[in-house]
Amino acid sequence: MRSSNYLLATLKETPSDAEIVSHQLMMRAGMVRKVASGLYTWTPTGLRVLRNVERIVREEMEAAGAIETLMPMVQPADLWQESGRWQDYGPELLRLQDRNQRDFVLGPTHEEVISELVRKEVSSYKQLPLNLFQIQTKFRDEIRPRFGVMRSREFIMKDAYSFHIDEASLEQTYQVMFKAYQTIFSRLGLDFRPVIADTGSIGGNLSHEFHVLAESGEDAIAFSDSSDYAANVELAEAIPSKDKADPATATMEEVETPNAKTIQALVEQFGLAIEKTAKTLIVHGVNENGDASGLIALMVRGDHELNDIKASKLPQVASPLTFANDDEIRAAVGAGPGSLGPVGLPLPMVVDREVAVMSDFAAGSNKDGYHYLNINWGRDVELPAVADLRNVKAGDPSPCGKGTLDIKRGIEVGHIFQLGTKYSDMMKVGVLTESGKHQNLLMGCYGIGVSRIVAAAIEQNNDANGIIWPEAMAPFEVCILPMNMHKSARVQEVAERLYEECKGAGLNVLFDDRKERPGVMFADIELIGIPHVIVVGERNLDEGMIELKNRRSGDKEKVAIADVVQQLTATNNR
RNA sequence: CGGCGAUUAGCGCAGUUUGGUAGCGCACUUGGUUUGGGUCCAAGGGGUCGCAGGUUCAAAUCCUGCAUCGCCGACCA
Repeated sequence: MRSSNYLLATLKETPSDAEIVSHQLMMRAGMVRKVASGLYTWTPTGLRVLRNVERIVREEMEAAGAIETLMPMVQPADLWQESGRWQDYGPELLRLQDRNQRDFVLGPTHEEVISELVRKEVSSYKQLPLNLFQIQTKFRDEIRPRFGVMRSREFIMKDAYSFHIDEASLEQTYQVMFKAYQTIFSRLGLDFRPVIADTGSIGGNLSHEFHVLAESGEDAIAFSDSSDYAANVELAEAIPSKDKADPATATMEEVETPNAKTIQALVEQFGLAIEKTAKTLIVHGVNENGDASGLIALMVRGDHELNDIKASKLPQVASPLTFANDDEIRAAVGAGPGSLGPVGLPLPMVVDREVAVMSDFAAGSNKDGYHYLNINWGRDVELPAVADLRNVKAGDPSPCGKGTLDIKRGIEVGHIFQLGTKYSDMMKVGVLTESGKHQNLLMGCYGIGVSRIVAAAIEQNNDANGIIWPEAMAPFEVCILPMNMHKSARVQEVAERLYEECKGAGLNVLFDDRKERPGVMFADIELIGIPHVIVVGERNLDEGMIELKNRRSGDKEKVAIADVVQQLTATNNR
């Protein structure tokens, strides 16, 4: 490609609405342009990168035995009514009507369509297992699209769906997909981790997310420092620091704390260790039928954070988790939120595992302006129900039993899970078994955020000059950068010759033949992040050399003109 | 959906307080200059100031409504 025939579309200035570095660089490098909130055009450079990601994903999916399909983005509502998700999905599902007022959706995912296909086309256990995938545009009407293509409304996803007659077959394909994902993200040159994830309301036994590690990641991941254990902080089990509480050493006393409305204030007033305090949070409760029913108190240690997901999974707690307001608390307890505690609390209570092993701790006394010091379970108040309620934090023991936890941020780029029979039951996806009986199929589902990977890769690979592509993703593997070509017939001749040679060798090459100053060209090419640059200039031509520059290391080496292309193809690892 | 903010040339912004001929930098066009890291000089093109009403002799500027975009939060998986 000659840059004079190409659309570089680079920008000097950073658009004001781009917050994170990948969004800024994708705009500046001319990879995407926003069309509306959460909707982007992929400009030529961006599309080349996107196609590289797709190519690697496709190759590895096929190598793992999956078969490519392509399903429509617009899907009829009746399929969604059949699966129940027409009701369940909420406003993220964009619904629309055709000219005959028939209802349709823009597909946020394709379980319904693939189920419809498989129930029609597959009728015997002999046709199983089957793993079908596509690389398709999805649409989710996100409440708040942000960070460019990282969280956009329209995005490209690889989604695969597998169908099985039994658990063993599902498990086997799941493991094959797990390995394929590791290969894909490794080939893409990403620093990533598989992470134990929520099986959630979907059910199923097992789920893993694949995260690219980056400061800007929207998820927090807990890692063991001594094993492979990694889990989303939302889900990581918090292990108490000891088996049981230490014996009490002091008698409980009530103290006046007129200004201590927060744990921090309480700690300062009495010079307490924050680990010797506990906070009491009041949320809405439910009865056995799941109907709203009164309030319930949750307690975590003063320096710990309540985990919303864990709390809302408790049978006594309303889901989604809803905090009581000041008036509700006052009506139920007779004191405000700053003075709550376990002693004399007229509400049902669940305490975190760590709270259950505390001794001599401080908490509110359920009277405005008073706290108790030196509370001890059993002696001063009965120990209520105990549950895992808090977020893990760095330094906690790892739930795998080995080492302690460290917390890093990650960007979710892949998610695999065993769906079980949720969709096949709803949509009657089944076959005849060996014994001639009808049986609904087990399903697995495997997603990769193709467009998000492009942004995630930039988050991990950039410097002050721009993007530094992993070679497998780079829009061009090599750029020929002639110095003042329009003044030197020699430079032009060599540049043209190398350009033809590169093309002949199958390299994706950009020939920057613009009549620009060298500084402008260097800056643009580094911004775009092309891994290898061949600098052709009068300076080295007398010796028959060019300069080969590496984007990542910045290293420059003189290479004989005759050897350059051979050297580049030898190290090419696309 | 709640809170806050923005909307003036392709991009980044000033001008709005105190109403009076539409500005700056970058980008773009032309000519010259320069030529191994975002040259310099000169000339030029480009804006119904988000939209609709209102106040006024006069509105980018004041008032009302709407739209779009963004940030924080909640929500969702």
